[in-house]
Amino acid sequence: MPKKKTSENVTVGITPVALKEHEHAHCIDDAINTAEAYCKNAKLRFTPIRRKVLEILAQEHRAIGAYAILERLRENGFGSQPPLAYRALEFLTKHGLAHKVERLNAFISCTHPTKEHSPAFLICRTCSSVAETTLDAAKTSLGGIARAANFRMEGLVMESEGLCSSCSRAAT
Amino acid sequence: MPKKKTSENVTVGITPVALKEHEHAHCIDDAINTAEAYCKNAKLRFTPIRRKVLEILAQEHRAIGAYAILERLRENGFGSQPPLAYRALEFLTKHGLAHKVERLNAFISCTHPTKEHSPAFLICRTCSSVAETTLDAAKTSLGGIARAANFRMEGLVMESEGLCSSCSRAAT
DNA sequence: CGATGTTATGTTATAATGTAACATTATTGA
DNA sequence: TCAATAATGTTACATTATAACATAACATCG
Ligand SMILES: [Zn+2]
Ligand SMILES: [Zn+2]
Ligand SMILES: [Zn+2]
Ligand SMILES: [Zn+2]
Repeated sequence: MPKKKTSENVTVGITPVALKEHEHAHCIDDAINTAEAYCKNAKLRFTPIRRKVLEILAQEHRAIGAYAILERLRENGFGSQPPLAYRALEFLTKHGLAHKVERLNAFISCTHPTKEHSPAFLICRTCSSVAETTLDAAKTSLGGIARAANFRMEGLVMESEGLCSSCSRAAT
Repeated sequence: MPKKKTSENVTVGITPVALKEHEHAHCIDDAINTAEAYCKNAKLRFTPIRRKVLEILAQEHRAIGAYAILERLRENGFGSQPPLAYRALEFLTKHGLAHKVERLNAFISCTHPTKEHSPAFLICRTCSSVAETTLDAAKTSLGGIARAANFRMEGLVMESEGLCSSCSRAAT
């Protein structure tokens, strides 16, 4: 049983982020509230579409493709042309409220918003769960190499695919 | 002057891989020869298309998109339907002779073939050079987190975008 | 307020990237 | 040589992403 999900609670087996057993509704509320506060403080406009996209992302601890987001937007009475989703996603990712998982060409709600951070992901190839953790980019192995080479790191993509503990146990 | 290129020699300012000043023709020869030997040893078929795709990739220390590869294939008398390139790329990446740079949705010839390795890339956003280095995935920061979480890492994507030393100097 | 600049959204069309599916050909290895 | 396997040819399509331009909402300053 790789993953259990009810409307209010998700059980998973990864520790990094909020992926232990937890009251998942809090994740959603937190994401929205933090984003709202952040935008207010930074004088950014947390418009209905942006809010809705973040809500959609925060529903699940997994990455969601832009076109899946568009479907959900349509269901909620918003337009469903690609630019709508991509613009909202651009806003959210630019301000660290969501991230793109490059390996999946899909997006995920950030579980460490506010903090300036370099996210890293553990992607389960079986249950598709995505766990986020943060790194100090400069302290990674690649950071050292970059420094030695006078390469100025501006962004870091760090993603591992594999099996989460639940799926790993189930696989043996 | 971010990058200098003549037919036989490329000058760049990144140290990790073969990206210091070097006789670039060797890179191409090495890539092909190593691949040939590897395939022979592993009883894999290093067919004309696969060889040509690797040659195309090895021409440059930067990532090349599948459709750009297709163009080059056509110029060389091969077919130019997408599956041609993608199949060759699948073969090359599967056997560690080339890699996909996820951040760019593009492919690059491996500079550490033969060795079982987890590549990491330094991508210059100005001159598009891509420098490859290798990592021990388990020893990365994410590796430690994965271990603690009982996450079984099977693959690692580690890519940094930024400015290579040449472009960095030029930018100030 | 009302003009004006700025930001966000609506809309259409298309670009870029990647695969499924099936027919044909080449290679391998009894 | 024959059957099994692997690779290639080919068509069609799926998925992901952006360009470009029009309209609307919002800010803010006189
Ligand atoms: Zn949760
Ligand atoms: Zn899992
Ligand atoms: Zn070279
Ligand atoms: Zn550069």
